[in-house]
Amino acid sequence: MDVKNNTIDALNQPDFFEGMIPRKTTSAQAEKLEDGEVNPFTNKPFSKKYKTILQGRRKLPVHDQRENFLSLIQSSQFVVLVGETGSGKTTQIPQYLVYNELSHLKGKQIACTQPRRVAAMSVAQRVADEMDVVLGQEVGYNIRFEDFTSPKTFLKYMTDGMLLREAMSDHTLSRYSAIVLDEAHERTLSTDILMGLLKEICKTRKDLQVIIMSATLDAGKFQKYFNDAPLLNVPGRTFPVEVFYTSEAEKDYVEAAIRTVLQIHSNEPEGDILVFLTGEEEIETACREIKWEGEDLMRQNKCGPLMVVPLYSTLSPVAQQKIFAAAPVGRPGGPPGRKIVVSTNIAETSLTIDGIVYVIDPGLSKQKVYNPRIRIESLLVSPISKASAQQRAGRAGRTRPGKAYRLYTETAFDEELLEQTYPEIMRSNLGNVVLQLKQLGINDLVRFDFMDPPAPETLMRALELLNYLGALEDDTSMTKTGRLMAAFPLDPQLSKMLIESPNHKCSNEILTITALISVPPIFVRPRGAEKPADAAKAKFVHQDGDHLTLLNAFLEYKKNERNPQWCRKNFINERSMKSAVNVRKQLLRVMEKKGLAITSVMGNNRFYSTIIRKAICSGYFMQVAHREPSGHYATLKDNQPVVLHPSSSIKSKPEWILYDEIVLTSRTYIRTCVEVNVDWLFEGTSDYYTDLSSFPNCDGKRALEQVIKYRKRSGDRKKKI
DNA sequence: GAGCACTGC
Repeated sequence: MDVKNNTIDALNQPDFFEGMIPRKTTSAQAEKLEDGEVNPFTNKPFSKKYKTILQGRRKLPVHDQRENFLSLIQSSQFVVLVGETGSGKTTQIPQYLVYNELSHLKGKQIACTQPRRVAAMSVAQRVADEMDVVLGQEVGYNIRFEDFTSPKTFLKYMTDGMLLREAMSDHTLSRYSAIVLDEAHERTLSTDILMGLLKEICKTRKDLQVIIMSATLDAGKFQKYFNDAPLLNVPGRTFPVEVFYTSEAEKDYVEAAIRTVLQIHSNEPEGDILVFLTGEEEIETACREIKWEGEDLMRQNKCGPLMVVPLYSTLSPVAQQKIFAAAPVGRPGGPPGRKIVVSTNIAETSLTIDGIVYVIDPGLSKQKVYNPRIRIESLLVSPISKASAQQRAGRAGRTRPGKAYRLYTETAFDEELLEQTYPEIMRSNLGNVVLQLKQLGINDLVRFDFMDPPAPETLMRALELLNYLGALEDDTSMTKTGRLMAAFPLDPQLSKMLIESPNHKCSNEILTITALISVPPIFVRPRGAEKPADAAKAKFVHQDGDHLTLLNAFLEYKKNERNPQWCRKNFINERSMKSAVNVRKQLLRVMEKKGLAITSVMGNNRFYSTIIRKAICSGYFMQVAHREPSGHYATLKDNQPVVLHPSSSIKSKPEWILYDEIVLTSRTYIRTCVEVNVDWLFEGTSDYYTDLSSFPNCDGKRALEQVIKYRKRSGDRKKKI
């Protein structure tokens, strides 16, 4: 019955798009449909809410540019669009494309990428409302762990990483008729690769429309890169922000920031304050101090009440919500109450707080740096760029005119700050990126058209790593192993370990360990509760190392998953654990799809620890430190002195330690470690240790040479027998 | 004897 009705409906459905030729439409045609009574995409009457929203959309700055936009895309495959905050570009441009492409009539889609998941989800919801459709139907989103689309979907918001993953199995992105790269100025790894890829794809796919959207004024670079693409500039809708500089450089920026907060609080009219600092510890200290000093001022009746809220990503969602609370109210006629948010960079892009009128910017942030010489990624407090400073200041002008206090001199701003932060691709270890590019069919990486090419040495390091892992041949072509590794959303060492684990009959355990390593730390150690936290962790400790400790904690968690108190009592980060469960599920699906066997050793083999650690070696054999005669450790590959991280479960001082990562903080630590037997390093599929000539001279190398000699002798003896 | 800026698949 229903089917029949639907058929009749379909037959009776008026051809709303009659007379509209894809890519030759006008804004008048589109607006006529938008102003109609019936939704042309669902054939249902438009709701009242739709009409209200439509009025608002027509007032957005980007609306005035609709016809301009259409004429640009109709004459150029690439278009660069610069739109400041409040222009409406993210919600409107994809809809303008919908009416111009008419992709839904030919079974194609329009994609709009975002660097962050929450943005993809929330914008998709907003646009579904604007188009008067149910989210997940005509308009949907696709992020990791969640594909909220249907066969009807023709407009899709997604993370840039998700589109990149799709490109790995569909090299021409054939299901899309148009792709919008939003927030391109953020220059994430994925955006940069996508830009290079789209430039390449468009050489053969002349039917693919590409829009690059950016918030900065640095559009020239994007235009030039995309074959001198035309530019559309859309003004934003923000309030002016007055910028102040210090007359001299500040020695102690935290102290200066606190002082500025208190000055604003006692002298300036109502309005909340946002302070940018670099990390958790700094933020917590500053919050305590501001609270203490502020209460003192209040007792002297000089100021109104203040509420101080820290903000950083590792904070629980509940704690993060506090930034949206209303400022405390001052006494009638008295000085105003004020909210003060002390935040990391997270408030620069990811989170927007309304009501901020004052911004304090010391001009610093923690930034990732990669040193290809010692092959270490680390975080370093570094000066921000001019673009970042501008973005930070802009946070003061979202609801009314604001003020930004830069805790550095104007000369420093002009002469010392870079225009833009170096793109991530120039600051990262590229192991994963290179594997992805190879999987995307890019064979010649050196000649790949990066917008900003990474350092050749970084590329060399990545190729070398992938070659040792057996992912690339000596001529850098991809191996079967490499293709298998690329199927997993993991770093190369992890994916190698995972795909080798069935050979060790412990893939079930390695799956868990892999998931736990790829999420934020599950063990928490709150300030002031270090002792009970350590005691709780001690119950999970496996003396052979941290990977096994992680595994123990996971297994206990699974037993107690339904007990809501368990995580808190055991100082386990529930968010991380849940995330690990999710990641594990996803990895398991890929394993099954690729026909990799799932087998367990725990519970039926008393040598499980040895077996699991051997499996870990199959991916991490290059990350081993040796105990030198002095008692200190040094890495084998670089003879880099390192210290076992104090959080490690390893309490003895074994001769050989395999580590997951090196962290450069107060010292050079190796973190997440297991004790290994040197013989296991020779038992894998790699020949990394057969030729030691390129190894730095150190005690570890001499020890290895001894082992090789011994193994050779005993091997010869075995042959004779 | 300890610090994880922030994202993403």
